[in-house]
Amino acid sequence: MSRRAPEGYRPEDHPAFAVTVDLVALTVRDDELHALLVTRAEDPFRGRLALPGGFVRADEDLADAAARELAEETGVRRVPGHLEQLGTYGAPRRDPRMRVVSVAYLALAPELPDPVAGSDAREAAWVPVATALSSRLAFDHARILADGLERARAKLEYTALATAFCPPTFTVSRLRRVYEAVWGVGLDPRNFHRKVTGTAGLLEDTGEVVVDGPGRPATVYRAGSATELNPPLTRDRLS
Amino acid sequence: MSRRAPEGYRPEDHPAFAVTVDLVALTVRDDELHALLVTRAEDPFRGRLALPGGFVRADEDLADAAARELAEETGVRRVPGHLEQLGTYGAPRRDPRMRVVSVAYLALAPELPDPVAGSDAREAAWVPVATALSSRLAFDHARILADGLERARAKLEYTALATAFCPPTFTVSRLRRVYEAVWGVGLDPRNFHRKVTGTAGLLEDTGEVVVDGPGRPATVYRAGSATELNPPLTRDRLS
DNA sequence: ATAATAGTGTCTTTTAGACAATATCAC
DNA sequence: GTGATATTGTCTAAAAGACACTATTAT
Repeated sequence: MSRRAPEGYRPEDHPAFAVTVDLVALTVRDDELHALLVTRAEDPFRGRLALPGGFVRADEDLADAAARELAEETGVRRVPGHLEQLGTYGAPRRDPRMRVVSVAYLALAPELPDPVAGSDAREAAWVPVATALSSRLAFDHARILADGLERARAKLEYTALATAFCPPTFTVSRLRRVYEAVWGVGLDPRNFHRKVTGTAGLLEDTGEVVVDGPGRPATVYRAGSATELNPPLTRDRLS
Repeated sequence: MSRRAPEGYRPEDHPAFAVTVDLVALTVRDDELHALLVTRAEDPFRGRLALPGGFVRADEDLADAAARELAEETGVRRVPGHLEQLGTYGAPRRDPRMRVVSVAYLALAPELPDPVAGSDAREAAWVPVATALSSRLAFDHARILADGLERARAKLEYTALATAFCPPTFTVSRLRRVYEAVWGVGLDPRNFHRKVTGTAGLLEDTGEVVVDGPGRPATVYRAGSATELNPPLTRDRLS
């Protein structure tokens, strides 16, 4: 095995790769989980839905590239919410034209305005995840999307990440609807309320209340400092 | 912003990167968690400890490259245990010589023989993690190692991965010592026993018992089909 | 016998989940 | 008023953790 030069970095030891970032950007609209997808304008997979993404620039950090793409595709200069690395996909022929390694990022954002076509966010749109999953996405993006969904669903169990789907202030029922949309289940409003208000550091009372339709006015909270949920909020024993 | 060619793949749109895999390979020896480290023979960081790794070949999948490196560095043709992607590290100047994106993998293995110097596994050695963490590792490998350790510790809570540190058959106390070594805590042998034997699918009784020193002979198990631990085995409320 | 490890039983506390009951709004 | 949502309280069952106790070995 002559694979390894003694750290000499001879060109033949490091074939050139293109590196891209792809985004699994999720939001909750109308109590339904949506993913940001673009329609490809060029071959391969012309006309097919795909995850937004693009090449990493020569002097750009990976997370910066992901944040830049997210801003470009949503049309929002600085997207609020949460951004984390999801995984890297580098099968030799995942892109038919060249060797491309894609670093996928998971973004969780509160409801954003629809991307405006014609701006830099060209063909991007928020698509219900049920629709996205049943579309035949380009490349290996179906797998990436599925991995991102599972990551998001799992992390809601043991972290405070659900607040990343909410605006700066929100009610308990808003937060509950996030959980219900992401997990696709119904949760008992009473037990949910007791759980989240009883978790130290998760919610900060703003002192305000808000009325929205019939029913008792709801207390308005902002996200607290807690990042972990301990004990977690489990989804396993559900239906 | 002219960053995006319309999917034309013009060379100027995709700067060339080198792609490597780095390994956080962990094992338990003498009831202590160890990581596999190599001593760098060349600049930069000559003489410094580093994670084992190397370039991904032009036609090689990322996970295959990680498995190949692991086999080469341990001197074991097919390393048993568990291998999963950990994360990708691609800060622009993490390698002073060129733009290198490294896909880190986490490997959990049962106790392996010491790598033999002179073979393809040149300078590799199993180092106690306490030592590894207090060494000044090359590149950003301290961060990668810390991330790998945290991943391993977290996953023992809610998966059956601890069995990846064990030989094909093992006793409950062996499994417990894995947990104790990885988490660096002491666990109550009685509660641990009840927990793991009471988790369906985690352990399969081989019907054998083994005596090892004084004390009642221990039942010998093999890993069962369960991959998740539900409910989990938590480490949070410990000291 | 003594020490050591394996394994079982029991008790207390915490928490999840079911669900009754109350509070406050729109209509 | 009725119906809807918010919030609190109560009960039961599951599980964690503490720890007494039994079983079986080496010495």
